[in-house]
Amino acid sequence: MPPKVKSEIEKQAVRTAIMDAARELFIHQGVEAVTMRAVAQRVGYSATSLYLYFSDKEQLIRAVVDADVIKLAQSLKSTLDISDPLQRFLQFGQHYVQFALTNPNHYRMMFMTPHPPCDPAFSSIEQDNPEQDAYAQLIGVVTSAWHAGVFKPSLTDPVLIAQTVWAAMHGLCALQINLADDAWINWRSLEARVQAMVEMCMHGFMKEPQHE
Amino acid sequence: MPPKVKSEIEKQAVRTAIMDAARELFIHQGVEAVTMRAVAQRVGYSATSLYLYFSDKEQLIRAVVDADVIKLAQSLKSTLDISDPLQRFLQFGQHYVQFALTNPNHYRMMFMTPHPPCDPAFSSIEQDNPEQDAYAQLIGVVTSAWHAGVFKPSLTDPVLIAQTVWAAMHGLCALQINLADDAWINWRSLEARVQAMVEMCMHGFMKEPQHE
DNA sequence: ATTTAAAAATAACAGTGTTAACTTAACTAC
DNA sequence: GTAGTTAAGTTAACACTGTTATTTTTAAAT
Repeated sequence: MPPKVKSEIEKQAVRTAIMDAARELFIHQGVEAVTMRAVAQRVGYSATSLYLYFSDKEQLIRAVVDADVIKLAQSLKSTLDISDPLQRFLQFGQHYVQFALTNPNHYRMMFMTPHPPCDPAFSSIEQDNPEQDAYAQLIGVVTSAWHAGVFKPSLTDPVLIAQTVWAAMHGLCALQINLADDAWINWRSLEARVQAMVEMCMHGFMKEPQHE
Repeated sequence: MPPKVKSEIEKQAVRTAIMDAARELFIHQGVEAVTMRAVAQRVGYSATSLYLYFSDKEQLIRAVVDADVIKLAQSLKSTLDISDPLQRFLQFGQHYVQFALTNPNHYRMMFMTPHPPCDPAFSSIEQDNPEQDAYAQLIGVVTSAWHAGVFKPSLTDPVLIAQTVWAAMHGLCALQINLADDAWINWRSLEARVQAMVEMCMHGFMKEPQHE
C-alpha cells in the first residue's frame, strides 16, 4: 500500500532503515547472509523495492560499510587530541586494532574483500577530511611523530613508515579474524601477539625504546 | 557416453583434470568465476558429474588450494638448505612474499577468505611434514635462527617471533593484493614497502642490523 | 544374450541478484 | 469532484547458482 510523495527526509529515513537491516544481518551473520530478500523482509518491504533506494547490492553494502568507516574515523579522532606525538601514535594503533577485532565483518569488508577499486569521487567519505578519512588520520599521526623526532633518522619518508606500520597491524588483525580458529596453528595469545607486534614496530622504527 | 570400469588411476586422472580446469578459472578470473558449470564445460563433462569426484564446490576448491599450498611448501623447501640461519630466514621470507604476489588468488584463498576452520585430520596436507607444511617450515626456520642467537635476548619464544613476523609479512601481501589499485591511497612502491617491512622486522627483533 | 552396475547426462529444485510489468494511492488541474 | 499523472510498491519473471533425483548409456560378468 504505497502512500505517496515522500519528502526527501522521509526517503533518507527509509534508506537508513534498509541500511540498518542490512547491517544487522551483516554483523551477526557475515556478508554472505545479506541477501536482498532477507534485508527486505527485515525492513518490511519487498525485495525489489530496495532497488528504488540502492542501485544494486554492492552499493547497499558499500553504503553500510562507508557509514561505519566514518564511525571508525570518529572513534580514532579522540586519540588525535593526545598531545604527546608518541602516545598519540600508540593510542591510535590500539584503537585501530580494537575496532578491527570488535567489528570483524566490517573490517573484512573494508580491507579483506575484493572490491571494485574505490573511487574517492563517488565515495560518501570525504577524502582528507580528518573527521572521516582514517587513512588521512594515520598519515597525520605518523607525520607529526616523525617531525617530533620519534623515528630513527635513517627513515626519511613518514608515508612509508605509516604504510609499513599499517601493514604490520593489518596482518595481525587479518590473521586473527580469518585464522584464529584454525586448528593447524598453535596461536600464541592475542595479547601476546599484539604486544610483540607493537614492540617490533617500536624497536624497528623508533630511535630508542621509550617504554619501560 | 560413459565407458565403464575406470581404474583407480584413471579416476585420479579425471580428478586432477577437474582440478586443473578449476585452477585455470581460479587463477585468471578469481574464485567467483569458478562455477561448477564453467569447470565442467572446460573439462568436457556435465556439471553434475563433478559431484562424482568432489562432494561439493568447497571441497573442489580446497583440493585445488591444498595442492598449491604443497607446491608453496616445496618451493620454500629450497631455502631450507641455506646453511646460515639468518640468510635462510631472509630468503624464506622473500620466497613467501614472492609466492603471495605472483599467486594472489591462491594466497587470497589460503589466508584472506573465510573458510570453515581447517581440520588437519581431513586435510590432504600432512601436518608437520616439512615437505608440505609451510607453517611448520616457518617455525623451524625461526627456531633455528633463534637457537643461533640471531634475535634479541629478550625474545624467549620463537613461535611468537614467527607468528609476529608472519603477520607483518602477511599484512604487506594482503594490502598489496586487495588495495593496490585503490585510488584512495598513494602507495609507495612495492619494493620500498617490502624493504621497509624487512628492515622493521630486523631492527625490531634482531640483535644488531646485520645487513649493510 | 541377458543381467548388472559403474559413469555419465538430463531434469529439476530451491535460492540468488535483478529487470519488466503492473498496481495502488495521493497529489494536481480543470 | 472527477480525470489524469506519477511516485512508491508489489508481483511475475529471467538468468544464474549449487545441488539432488532420476534416467540413460555402456562395458563387463554371467
